[in-house]
Amino acid sequence: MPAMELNRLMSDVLEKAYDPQSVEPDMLAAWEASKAFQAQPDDRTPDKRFVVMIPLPNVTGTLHLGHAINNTLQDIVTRRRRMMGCNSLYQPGTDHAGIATQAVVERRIFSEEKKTRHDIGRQELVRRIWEWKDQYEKTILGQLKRMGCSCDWDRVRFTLDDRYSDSVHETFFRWFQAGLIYRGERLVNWDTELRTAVSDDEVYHETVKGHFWHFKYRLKDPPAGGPTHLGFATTRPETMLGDVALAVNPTDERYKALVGRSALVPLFDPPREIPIVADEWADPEKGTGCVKITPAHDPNDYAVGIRHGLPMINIMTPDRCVSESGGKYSGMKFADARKAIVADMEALELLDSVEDLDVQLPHSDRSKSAIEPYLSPQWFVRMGDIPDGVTLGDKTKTPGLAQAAMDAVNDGRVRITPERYKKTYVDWLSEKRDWCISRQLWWGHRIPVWSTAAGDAPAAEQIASEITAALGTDTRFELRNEETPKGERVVTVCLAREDESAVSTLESAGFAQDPDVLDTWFSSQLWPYATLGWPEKTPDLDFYYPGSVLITSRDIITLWVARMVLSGLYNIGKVPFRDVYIHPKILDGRGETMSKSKGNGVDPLDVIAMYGTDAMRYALTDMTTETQDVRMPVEYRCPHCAAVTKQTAQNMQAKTVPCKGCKKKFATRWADEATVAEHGRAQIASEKFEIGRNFCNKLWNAARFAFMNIEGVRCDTLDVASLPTEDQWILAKLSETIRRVHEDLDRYRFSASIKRLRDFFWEALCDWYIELTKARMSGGERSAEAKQVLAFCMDQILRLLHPCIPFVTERLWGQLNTVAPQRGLPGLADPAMNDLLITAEFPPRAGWSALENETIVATFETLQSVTRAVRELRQRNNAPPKESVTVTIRASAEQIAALRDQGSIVQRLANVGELHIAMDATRPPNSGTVVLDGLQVFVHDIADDAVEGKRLETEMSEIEKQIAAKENKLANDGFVRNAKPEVVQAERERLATLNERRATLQSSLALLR
RNA sequence: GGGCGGUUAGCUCAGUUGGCUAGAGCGCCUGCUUUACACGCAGGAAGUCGCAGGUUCGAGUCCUGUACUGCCCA
Repeated sequence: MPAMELNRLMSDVLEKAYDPQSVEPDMLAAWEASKAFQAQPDDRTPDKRFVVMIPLPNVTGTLHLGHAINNTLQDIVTRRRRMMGCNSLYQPGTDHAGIATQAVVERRIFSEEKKTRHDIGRQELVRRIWEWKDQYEKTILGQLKRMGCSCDWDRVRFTLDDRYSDSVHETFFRWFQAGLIYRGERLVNWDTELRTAVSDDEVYHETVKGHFWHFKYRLKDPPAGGPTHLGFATTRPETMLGDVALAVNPTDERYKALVGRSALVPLFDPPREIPIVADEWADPEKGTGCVKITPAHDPNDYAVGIRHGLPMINIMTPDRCVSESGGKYSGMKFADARKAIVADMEALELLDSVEDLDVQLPHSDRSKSAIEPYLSPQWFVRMGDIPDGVTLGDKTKTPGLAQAAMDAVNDGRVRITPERYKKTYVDWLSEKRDWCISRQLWWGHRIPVWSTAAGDAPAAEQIASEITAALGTDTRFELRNEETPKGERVVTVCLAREDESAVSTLESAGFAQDPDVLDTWFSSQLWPYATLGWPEKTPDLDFYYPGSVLITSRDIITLWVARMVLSGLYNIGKVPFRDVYIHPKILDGRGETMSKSKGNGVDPLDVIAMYGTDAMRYALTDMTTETQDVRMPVEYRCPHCAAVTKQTAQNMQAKTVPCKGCKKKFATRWADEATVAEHGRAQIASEKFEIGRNFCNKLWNAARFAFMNIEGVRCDTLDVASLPTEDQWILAKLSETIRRVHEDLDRYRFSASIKRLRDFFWEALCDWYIELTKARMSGGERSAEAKQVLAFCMDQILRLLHPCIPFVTERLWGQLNTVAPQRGLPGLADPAMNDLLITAEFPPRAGWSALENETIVATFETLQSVTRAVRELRQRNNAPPKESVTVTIRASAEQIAALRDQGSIVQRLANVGELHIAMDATRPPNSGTVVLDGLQVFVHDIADDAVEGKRLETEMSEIEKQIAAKENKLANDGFVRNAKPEVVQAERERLATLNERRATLQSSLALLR
């Protein structure tokens, strides 16, 4: 086919600008058809396996850019390893996210139907949540697919699916059996709206305007001549119903005589008599120095209560009313009880004063309502050390679960990058706080425990032996016969499997299942192996566990990462992954984290629609530096006039925003369908994604250019050393780039890796190599070699960029295979050809060592600086670009040969006609002058001697300043003695070069004077 | 209150074990329809490296203090 014809054809095939929307769907289809994402165990050895477990997104809503960065990075590492020949699994799935999901669905039901979960019942609520889950899971998986994530979609798992439940039950059962799970009464964070305990991690504090009431209690037997009352202050008068003591500091002289006596809580009839105790908690500096103690409703008081063996009176019902312990206030809402109590105290003349106070109140992250500390029975996992120790899955002993997880990181079995997050992990675990795993919710894994009240001890024995017999030996169960803190006998049975006959046996014997569900993290901690079939010994589990790297954001290092490690060690005996990489958080333009509630979240699909997936992935990769928290300012692009309007605190959550340009309103992602239909929806605009889009377009066009030229390229055996300098140079740069990119990615330096690739591709390949070889390409001398080198470079750069920008590279790869099916440098670099890029070989770790050549790189750099010098002189002196100029170069002995040999490079790139090179060249009159290391460049007849002379004088004084500084440094004895010899040597050489420069410049100036 | 970051060009960020004249992208200025790309090419201007001390022959880099800022934990 004639070249002209082919050029026409090619430009038909590849549009002038890259259009992601027309390319991406086809690439997704090609990957799917190739089954490249699918992972199956085979005969590859462990070092040729690669496993990434997705940090499972919650089915509470759709994904935002935070998820996009997370999954982009995971996809990059997975695609790279796949191309490096690893059997690679990227495990997808979603999390049922207990409280979060139930709260979202309950809120929606309430806003639409004005019904609570108690109105619709457990079964119906769970059904509704499943519906919600189906919808959001579909959206989330769709988003991930659209982002190009190469997950094995046949393996999608959900933390509440049937097989997953088996893993959860098995874990609960084993831990229960081993005594690692126990039931206890604890003060928990009670969400009175959701009526459940929430973990400390789900609580935040908010400042609320409140009051500080100063009360006093009458003393029962006041000391003679002493006070008759004892004053204290509280922000929560209603909790006085639960007061069991007053505390004073043991060092507080004022109250020494009162310790051991009693005070009277007057709200009861007869008044409740409470002791006055001495405890450090009372701060003599604050208020009266005396505090009331309500152990069942305040964490600090709880600690005091434990220390002094005080009773704990629970005065609250689950829905925040006063319980039966509240005497005449029973049944009142807390708010009403507060008013009544204040009034009653005032009537008794026991209220001294009231002041305004800002109070830090705990709130639930889930329901946004106030948290009540609440004493209630809960299930716990023992995290601390246990007297007999704990036996892990590999039969080794550890003092306790938390210690096992700490050890894994401390001894390097799990490496955390960046390393500073090791501290977060270890510090948290070292508290060894027991983990409250029960939640009073309906959405989640039911706790697999059945129990019955048993009256006295002999009756309990009777029930225990009967049920043991009834369950038989086929059922795996664990029975406990215990006394509760309140002195009741309870028989408890934990089942390893929720099989129907065992359940009906238990229930017909009067046992009832625990109404609570498990904390979401209890199930998600099993993710690295529950997804592979554990507890069954499946081939998947055998092959893909332990995994390779966990990539996540820093906020779940403790909640999730630490627990995966400890459960992996306990259940299996091996850590679940070798590496943990913590990536930056994406912040909005004002530096705030993106979240749904703030309204600053950005839907990746919006970005993709505007810029394409690769542009988004490029931008996110570029932002992934060691510095955490990267700003991502986002603007609205008006659907009417395309003007951009900045996202601000005011318009961030608005459904419609007025355009800065045309003043018309447009709809945002928060708008309903009708509003969108009426006003049109704004697209998301951001400079960051433009950079990515521009890069993809550049790649597209460079490829277009290459394809037009490399048709019919040969795959000859070449002698590198005899190739033109630019060929040797670009090949050397390529090999170095390959090596460095591997280093970067091995160390999770994502931003550095993409910057390096950008530099090689854009600057070296496009701006220098392609520009330099245009004449050779279109049939000049040594055309075949140029084509072969270009084809090879395109081949390699597409492979290198594929993990980050998979779509455009795959599309171009297909085209490259058509145009130049055979590429490579036989004997020097022989990459294997492959139909699809996704499964093609990644360039080797060591680069292509036969191509590396430091001397050529140095020579070429000299040529580059001469070229830049001529260009600068042309521009500075307004020489028309099309007119060629005459150039004289004065060169040192070392450089003259290379320059004479390669001067044509400068001629081609800077439009130089005549080129003179000599060691003793002098400055021609009226020439523009640039002084470089070891050489001086003169562009003839473009400058004025007077002007140029002044400029050179300035440059001279600049050089002299530098020389003075260097001489000073080298004259410094300390420097010469202490600095590394190579550093001193380098400084000497530098000074020599500067002196040479001065001499050269001097000679030019002499001619001008 | 404790812990961990950040503060470098107008903006967003790099800057390896301390060692040449501190870099990039965007923006800005100048020129350019040049054999793919104006989402482009060539050139240029622009930084007291938050502040104050200290260690060192030498500090953007290490140490101490301090200011501002963000996150996590209590």
